[in-house]
Amino acid sequence: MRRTKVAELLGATVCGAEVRAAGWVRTRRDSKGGFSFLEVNDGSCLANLQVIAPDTLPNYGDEVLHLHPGASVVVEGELAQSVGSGQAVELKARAVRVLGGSPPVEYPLGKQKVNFDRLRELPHLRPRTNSFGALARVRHVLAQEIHRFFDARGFLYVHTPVITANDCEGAGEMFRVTTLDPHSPPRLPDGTVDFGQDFFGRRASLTVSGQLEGEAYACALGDIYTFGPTFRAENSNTRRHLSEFWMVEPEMAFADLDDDAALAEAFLRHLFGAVLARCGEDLGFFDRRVQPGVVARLERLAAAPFGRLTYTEAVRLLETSGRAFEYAPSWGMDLQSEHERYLAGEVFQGPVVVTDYPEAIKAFYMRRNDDGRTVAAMDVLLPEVGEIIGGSQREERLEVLLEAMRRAGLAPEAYPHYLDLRRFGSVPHAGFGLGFERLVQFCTGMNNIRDVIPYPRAPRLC
RNA sequence: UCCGGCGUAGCGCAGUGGUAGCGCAGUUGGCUGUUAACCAAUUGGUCGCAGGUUCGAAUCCUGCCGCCGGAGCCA
Repeated sequence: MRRTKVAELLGATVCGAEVRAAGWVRTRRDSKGGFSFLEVNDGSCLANLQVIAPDTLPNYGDEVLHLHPGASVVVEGELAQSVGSGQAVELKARAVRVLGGSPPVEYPLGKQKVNFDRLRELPHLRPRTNSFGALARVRHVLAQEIHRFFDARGFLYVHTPVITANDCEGAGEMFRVTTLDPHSPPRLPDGTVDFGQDFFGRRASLTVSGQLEGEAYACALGDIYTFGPTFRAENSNTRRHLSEFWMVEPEMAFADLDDDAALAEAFLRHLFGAVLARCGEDLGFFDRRVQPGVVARLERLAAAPFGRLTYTEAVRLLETSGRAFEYAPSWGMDLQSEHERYLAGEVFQGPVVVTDYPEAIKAFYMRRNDDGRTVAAMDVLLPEVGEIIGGSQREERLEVLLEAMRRAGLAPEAYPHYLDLRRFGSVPHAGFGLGFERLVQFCTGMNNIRDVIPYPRAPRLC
């Protein structure tokens, strides 16, 4: 007999069928009425399957009565309407086969609640909890919907490299990739390490962004996106940062900042709507146990247009808010976390797109505006989570780009490919980067980003 | 990296200078179509690590390690 997943069994409308289920025991309750209740979960959905194990089973005394949380079982029997309240159907077992026992005391996940801090020390076992099962399913759906959204709009999925020789992009500290012996690397006459003898014949690192490669493909194929792991070696110790995270980076040719912002909004609203439609049971769990109100918030944001204002307007709004900020807002300074929280959390109470930042506080590749002091950049700010998207229209004018690189102190020779895109058939183009884990955080209400990725990588955590 | 808080039983916590405690889990027994099950008994400790003050330190002091929250950097 083939096994049927619990999600399918619980959705069954006809009872009486002979079925096989398999999963991990969450709890066991014994009745003196001649049977035990087993709560079995197989990860296919949040809910457990209630199994009725009668004492007439040949292994009842020896095995069933000694089943503890974490044990794995295969159960065969009749799917029946439940006598008790609390579940529609239950499985009346004719056979319970114990695949793997789970010694109590030694198994860290008992019946009692275990908090997220503790669970973080058990990355191999935490997917067996309600929270992390739900997280894995929501994360999966969001990833699938990202591909669906772009595919439906004719964007090509491009695989940009994880290992790159693009250095000093200014996006952050990079992890070095090397096969040199750290104790005695080859050295140049001046004593510095000779990376010419390294595996790639030059310095190489893990990517901090697929944007540069993405631009090249957009400037040939039109609309593309990347979705892959990204690495930052910054010593960031916050609930919003990881050393290894997943980033979505669409790039559009023949597009300006307005197109970029419109794409970002359509993208996020599609994802909010999709996760609501497909993850109702799991979102309900987050709403009850993690962050009350998270579902209502998603429903509101899936329906309403985003706020939209320029950096200059944002600063004026902050200055005249009458609010006492720890850091007084002023034109030319980057927006502080408290400013972003005020804009997204209080003024707009939802996502806000802030555009046209001062040139001095943004990256060299962002397109210079006609006012001569701002660039066509945008950030999408969410309540609670803060910046979830950073993007821009790219500078497509060769001379203007070279000038920006000089001002940023970057050597144009280090970016021959990037400059070639402006030299040969240059076109206006724009794109953005979305932090996937921050999206999952926002959709689930999870407080710490380390809890929305299966195996978090952060300083002192690997 | 900076600021603040925390580190005591498997888990969650109390204990602020004088015999190391409670709840949950576990074990045993009782009860029950149960579902955060319930009732009774019971097992379980290098008080993060190192040093110092003191007759005496979980408690006070110093250093280190780890974790959490906030800030910075960003997605």
